[in-house]
Amino acid sequence: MSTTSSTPPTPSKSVTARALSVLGAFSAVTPRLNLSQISRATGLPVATVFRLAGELEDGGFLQRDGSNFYSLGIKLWEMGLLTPVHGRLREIAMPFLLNLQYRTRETVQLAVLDGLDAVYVEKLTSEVSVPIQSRIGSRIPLHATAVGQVLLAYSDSGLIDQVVDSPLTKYTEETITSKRTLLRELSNVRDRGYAYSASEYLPGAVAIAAPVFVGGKIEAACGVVNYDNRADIEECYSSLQEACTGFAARLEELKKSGQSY
Amino acid sequence: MSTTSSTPPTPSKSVTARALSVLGAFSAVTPRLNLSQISRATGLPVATVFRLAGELEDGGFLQRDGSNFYSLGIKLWEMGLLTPVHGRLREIAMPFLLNLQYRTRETVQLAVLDGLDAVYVEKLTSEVSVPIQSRIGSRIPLHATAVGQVLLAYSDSGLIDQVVDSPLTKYTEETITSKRTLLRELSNVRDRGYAYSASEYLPGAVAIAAPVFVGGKIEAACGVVNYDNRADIEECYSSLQEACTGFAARLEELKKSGQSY
DNA sequence: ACTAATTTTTTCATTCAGTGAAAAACTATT
DNA sequence: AATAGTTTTTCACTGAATGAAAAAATTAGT
Repeated sequence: MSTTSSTPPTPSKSVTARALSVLGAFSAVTPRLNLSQISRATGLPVATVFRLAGELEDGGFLQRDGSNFYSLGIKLWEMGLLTPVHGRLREIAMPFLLNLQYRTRETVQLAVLDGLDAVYVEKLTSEVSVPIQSRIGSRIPLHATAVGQVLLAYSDSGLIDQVVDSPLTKYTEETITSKRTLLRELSNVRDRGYAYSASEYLPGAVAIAAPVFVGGKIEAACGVVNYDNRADIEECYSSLQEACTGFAARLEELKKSGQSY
Repeated sequence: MSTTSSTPPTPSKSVTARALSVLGAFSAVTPRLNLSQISRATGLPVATVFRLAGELEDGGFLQRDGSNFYSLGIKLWEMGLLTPVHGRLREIAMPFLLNLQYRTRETVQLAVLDGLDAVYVEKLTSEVSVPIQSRIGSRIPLHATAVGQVLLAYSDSGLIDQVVDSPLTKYTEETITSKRTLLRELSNVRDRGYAYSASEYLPGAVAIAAPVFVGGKIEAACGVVNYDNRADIEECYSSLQEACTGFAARLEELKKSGQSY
């Protein structure tokens, strides 16, 4: 069907985009792939993948083991450590998060906005129980979690429109899936200054989250979660609030002084 | 001068290689760069960098802040966490490293080979003093550190040749810089089964390191370091040895069972 | 041991996407 | 207002990426 007619099946991605999509074929559940698997996953012809994967390997972004399987390369990990979200955000946030964890005895989390979802940057748990879901580095929906709603609520209207108009995946009975309801909820969040979410993503998880502003713009969201449906999680608010403002102040400070990136 | 004559200044790197070199412009000391800085750093014309950086940004591998400065993107960090070196090696090694740290009360480290140098994968310190140098994720020379020498000693001769024939940077008075001496030292390492290095990289640092074999091939090196020039570091050997074999056995085990990547 | 099936690698004519010089549009800085 | 350092757009050119197809290598099945 390729040469016959009308719209090209692939909107002709750039070489760079293709190379990145090769990397994108790897995930937590598929950390090891061979050429044809990558080809299938990306939709690129295997000869093309062969070349691209070779170049990514040369750059250290992929590595190939004895049996012709590729996995993500060390260079990738190395550069990941240089990312602001790791070296700056996480590092600076840590003492505030630890203190928050200590005071509330709940699971605390730090998330940032990236693209159309939130990403967990750090997560501190006291109990070792729940962790299956939502590992550090994993992405979570903006419309169905407390941190997500906070991040969204204070984003520019362009992004908000984009999200509310996209299909809102229903994770639980409580998940907000209607545009109207979500917009109203976001407005509530802005009114109260924090988000409250009960079982909207994981049944039984109750959470509140608050924004971290630096230079008037939201930079991250801090949250407190309890997995036993404890309705009194809102009592943690003052501690949460304190952590957020403390953290924000520290970021602001560092931004002013040495630009500290 | 471009069109005039002879050899092309850049040996015409592929698009992918150029894109990666844009990423490579970022480092711990230059985590924020604008277009022209990237252009300078990579030798690519700014119009080209403009396009490449744009595509990398679209892919989440770069992010641009308000003042047109780029830094490494969240996607990069996210994918770094999926790397075997993080999810597999580091995770599995941790209990053994902790135990080793507990028993020796010294700084313990885990490193792997990548390209022509060693990379610190993990590092546990009791004292908070020394850390300036050698952060996790940083690269260290193969010829001048205990972990490096171990990794090198058990590598295939091809790599050994390549390293001993390359210029051996002299970091301290004790650094081995002659090919003959280095080859002899590597042979010593293989004879003893571990490497001993005193002040070859950092003055005052004394270290021993041992290999972690899986499937007959060296996969990593574990080391114990003391920064006060304590000559009796070799007393840690039995603990180190134990950690390495324990760790290796666990890796071997996981390799056999579910392929566990 | 042989065949079949799958995967990796090479080759190569085609063409299309990347290129980069140059100009234009911004943004400070003095 | 003028200058210097940026980012962004444009565009004609061409060389580099492409991917079908064949060859080589590897694996699986009988």
